[in-house]
Amino acid sequence: MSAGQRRDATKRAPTASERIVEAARALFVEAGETAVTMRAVAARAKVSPMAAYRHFESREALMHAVMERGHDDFLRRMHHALAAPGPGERLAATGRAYLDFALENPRDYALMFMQSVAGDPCAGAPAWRDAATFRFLVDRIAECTAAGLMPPGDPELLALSLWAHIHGLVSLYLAQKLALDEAAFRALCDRVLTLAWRPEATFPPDAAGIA
Amino acid sequence: MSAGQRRDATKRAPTASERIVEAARALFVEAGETAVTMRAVAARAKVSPMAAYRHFESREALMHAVMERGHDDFLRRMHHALAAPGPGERLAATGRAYLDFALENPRDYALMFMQSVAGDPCAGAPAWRDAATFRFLVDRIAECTAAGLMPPGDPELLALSLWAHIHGLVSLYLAQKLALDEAAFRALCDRVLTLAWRPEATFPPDAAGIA
DNA sequence: GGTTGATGTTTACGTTGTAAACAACACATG
DNA sequence: CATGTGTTGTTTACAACGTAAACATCAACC
Repeated sequence: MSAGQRRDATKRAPTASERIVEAARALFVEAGETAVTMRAVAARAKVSPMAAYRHFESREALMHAVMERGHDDFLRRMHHALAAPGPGERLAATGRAYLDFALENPRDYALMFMQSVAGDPCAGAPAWRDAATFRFLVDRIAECTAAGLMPPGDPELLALSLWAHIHGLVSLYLAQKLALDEAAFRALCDRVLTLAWRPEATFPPDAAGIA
Repeated sequence: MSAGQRRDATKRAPTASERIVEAARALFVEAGETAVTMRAVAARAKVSPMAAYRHFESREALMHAVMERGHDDFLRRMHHALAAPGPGERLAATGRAYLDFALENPRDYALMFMQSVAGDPCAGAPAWRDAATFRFLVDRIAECTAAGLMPPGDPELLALSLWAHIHGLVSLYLAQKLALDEAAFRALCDRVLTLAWRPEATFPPDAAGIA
């Protein structure tokens, strides 16, 4: 898994590391990235400013831990979609879970998916394409294809196309490029998502061309 | 040329403001947002550190000016697509111009379109939906619809859908979420864009559903 | 015991954004 | 002409930041 190793997070008192990440996350969610200063985090975690450096190499590493917690939450949320009865409903629920997470945790979403990277492309952390959440989406699509709910095609490519479409809408909305309030935005997304899990419409729209 | 300094009437010397934005832009493009410090900008513009504050209220305002220069360049680039002979070709060229700009100016693109905003949604600058570049895309699509190159539908909604799709791909690529090098990424985008300007394919893919 | 390593602290340094006070100069108005 | 008055530049100063360095505490193991 991630940074934390041996812990039964069920009942023990939180470790200093956990308190520090928790403090950073709280500050981040409440007031954004610039509010996450090492001093503020330390104060909130009730340690001295330099204590955080015993657990995280730098502020950047701490923010990375916050991001990973976001990904954990995100994946957990997606997995709720498995409760739906059929493949089509599961894909639909996955899309809804994606949207809900992004709108309820806009800063986390931005940290996880909208951070441009300074260095050359294909350098940083493992691409999300290989991550559990993307695999989950691919599985949902493959499931639909297998059930004959959508035209056959490389499920990875289909997932990428669908993901890009939804992420494009979400990230433009979060970057405030759309003159829409949340309700109008959800309505817009609903149309796209409805197409996404309604095989009788030509979905995935570009399946014929891409696959 | 003699010792006498020659003044080109058409091309006067840049003002201090212009030099400062130019310096900020250069630093930003070369080394990213963190490299754009007021002191570094001032040094590059050959003024004292505080001089920039006579022209920009804050560092944030200066970055905003850099962003606006990016939007100017972007719009100019898009307008080259008008040289193409027909509506279909113009829409295709518009998509290519979008992609080219993003890949050639990744930091500018991220500054312009991938910046999440702290405040509540629908608060900041005028939404891009109202901006000239989006209008341009809407016009290209309306043009195609009028020419019978694609099924009728609200061109604004169609443009939004197409924009989101492309922007989703681009921004995920720039955020390094895709395990693709630039060539592979371009190939992927080409398939989507081909569908976008090829009316005989079902484009825009979700036109029937959205419109 | 004593040594060691993990964890915490205090102190200090260099860099940042920017407020404040001051200087040079253009220019309109007496 | 002198005299404000506004624009543009400067120097100086300060608080907040990330973090290096040195030191303190304390449990675990020879």
